[in-house]
Amino acid sequence: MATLKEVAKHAGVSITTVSRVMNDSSKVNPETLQRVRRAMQELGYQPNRVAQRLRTTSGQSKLLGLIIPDIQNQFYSSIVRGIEDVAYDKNYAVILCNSDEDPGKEKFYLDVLQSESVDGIILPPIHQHGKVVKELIKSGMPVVCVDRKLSRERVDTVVINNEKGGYMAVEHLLSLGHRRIAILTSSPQFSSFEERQRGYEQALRDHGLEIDEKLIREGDPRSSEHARQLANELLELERAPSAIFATNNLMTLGLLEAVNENGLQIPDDISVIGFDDMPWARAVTPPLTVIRQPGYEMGRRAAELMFQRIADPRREQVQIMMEPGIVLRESTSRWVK
Amino acid sequence: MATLKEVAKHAGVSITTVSRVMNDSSKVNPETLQRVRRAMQELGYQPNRVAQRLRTTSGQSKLLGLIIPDIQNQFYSSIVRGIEDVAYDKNYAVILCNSDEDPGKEKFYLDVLQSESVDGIILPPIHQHGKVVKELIKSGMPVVCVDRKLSRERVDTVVINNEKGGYMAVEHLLSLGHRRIAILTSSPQFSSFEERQRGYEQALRDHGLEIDEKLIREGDPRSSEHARQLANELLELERAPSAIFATNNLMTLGLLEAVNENGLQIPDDISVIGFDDMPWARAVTPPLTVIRQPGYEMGRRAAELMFQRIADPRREQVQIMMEPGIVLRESTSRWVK
DNA sequence: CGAATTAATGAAAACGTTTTCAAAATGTCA
DNA sequence: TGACATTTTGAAAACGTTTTCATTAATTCG
Repeated sequence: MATLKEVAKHAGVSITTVSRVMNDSSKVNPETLQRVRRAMQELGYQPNRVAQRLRTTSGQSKLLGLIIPDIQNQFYSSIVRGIEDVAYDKNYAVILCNSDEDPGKEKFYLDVLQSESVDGIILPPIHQHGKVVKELIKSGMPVVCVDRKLSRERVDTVVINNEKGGYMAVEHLLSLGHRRIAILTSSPQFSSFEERQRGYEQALRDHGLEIDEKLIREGDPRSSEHARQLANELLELERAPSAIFATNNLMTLGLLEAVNENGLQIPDDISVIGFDDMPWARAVTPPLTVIRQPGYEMGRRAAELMFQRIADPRREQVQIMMEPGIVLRESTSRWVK
Repeated sequence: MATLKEVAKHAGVSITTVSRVMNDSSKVNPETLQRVRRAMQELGYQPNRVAQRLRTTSGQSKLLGLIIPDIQNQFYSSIVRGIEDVAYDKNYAVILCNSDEDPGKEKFYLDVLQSESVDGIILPPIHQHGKVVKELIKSGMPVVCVDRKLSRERVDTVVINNEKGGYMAVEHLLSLGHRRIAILTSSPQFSSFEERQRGYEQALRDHGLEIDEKLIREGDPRSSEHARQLANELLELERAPSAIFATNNLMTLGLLEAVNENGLQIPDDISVIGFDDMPWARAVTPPLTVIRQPGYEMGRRAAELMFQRIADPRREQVQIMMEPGIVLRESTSRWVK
């Protein structure tokens, strides 16, 4: 690859001038500008991003870091895609990291990304109280949280109203006459699941029902297999639920399998409501009622926030809370027993 | 972040010595080694990858480039995850790029990745005859093709036997008595689709059936929506097919929707076989018969090939062809009319 | 017309590493 | 003991940029 030096030689100017042409061409004579531009053309010059990044202090590295639990979770693929599209428009590239919800890996990648001098890091924090990320922010690295919050920390954040999402799901089931409603959720260390569960409980309480701990199951959010087991336990309860709310797309999948295994019919024997409107949700039979969250759009907003912060490191932090929607399909129906 | 210089000062040695401790500690006195190690500990030293990459010629940048059509296609998420897992073990990070099957974007990202001095690039080429990628290989950049081949080029490649996959799908349908079998495929510019279609045609010919062009529909492989339209056209044919073979997971989804829309029952009214065994394939009703390809494993193998090539740039290129499998479920059944 | 701006350019330092080369200290051997 | 090999260390160059500072040429102004 051609370097500044070669271009300079080819155009008969100093590298300083060539550099100026790249950055602030206002300060260079139109004629030399011409000449340099041509030389760049002829040599097919591409600036070396590594050298650029080494030289410039910050905010010009053209690289973003992104740490997600698992790219195989389609919800995160959507977020990633949203981020990547915005980054592409800004001529940025994205380093993708999978943490597997493992704080060790999260820390590892955080270090890598810092040592890569990325301009900023976007992530759903594994622990809403985790101090590694908080320290990172203190150190001045631009950080945007997406999907999950970081508690008690001033940081740009894009989430949906998870509590409302949980509330909507349960309220819908209640309105159909269900009274024993189970939830497949996950550890409260994740702000999203904690909030969805809170919505679930609030809806029950608001309708004068009490919380039955037996109907609340916490699973590994990455594993539909684990969800399947938990769902099986629920279905085998002596007083089994008439409806189950699964709080993310993988758990929904596990739930669906468990229902199939037990030979139950949706929605006649049991109603099912999921979280995340995945492409397959309307291809399954019966099509699934779900709480929808706009993953792609969340990714876009997060990236936009990031670029705003890079442009102005001291601007006030903002919290964007997007609205969940409920998509009524056929996996939920009236309960009369 | 602490630098070599600071560590050197703190340990009372030169930066050369510290650098040696990092790389080839054999050549440094055990006592100084101790001292330097401690200094690194105390300052929490992390080498600056950017500086490392700028300095070292090649093969040490600890960065891999990855260009895929779209991370939202779950098949590619699996590949990406396989690659990332291997990279993680080697202390490598991955830059992820989405090309949208757009040669312009592919070219753009290829340039970016070169200018980032990545150690190698893994991708399914958009055009099996495309010259951009071929030139890249000529230039000495380590390249591994995954999922799709680059025709007439000596390059490390990991694919499945797509022709066999197509053949298996159709043979299965034939064995069930189907005679009018349609295929939802895509442009032959993609080696994978061209081969799957070839397998489809071969199977028909081997059973003395002739190819009916009306039953072959080429769609945009990224769009289940487009596949849905094409599937609708097929279903509305005066002599409609009794079975449809969809050659990737997104097209399968579109096909499923079209069947639903037309009020047809799978497999009684029509048999459906898909490509790619996605997590939802066994959660849908009825569970889907599919040709399975091991995406995650393909990603791993591709990454392994890449690291072998980085270690030894002149080793002979290898082509890995993995075996597709058929997963019999309930979306295909005997046809007797 | 001479002084003072302004415009256009380049030399050199810096970013944080690795690597080459040389120097100093130590050990070995006849 | 002296020549030579080995071990241990550091100074300085290099990677490809950006940026500071200085220099020269051209322009403006009183």
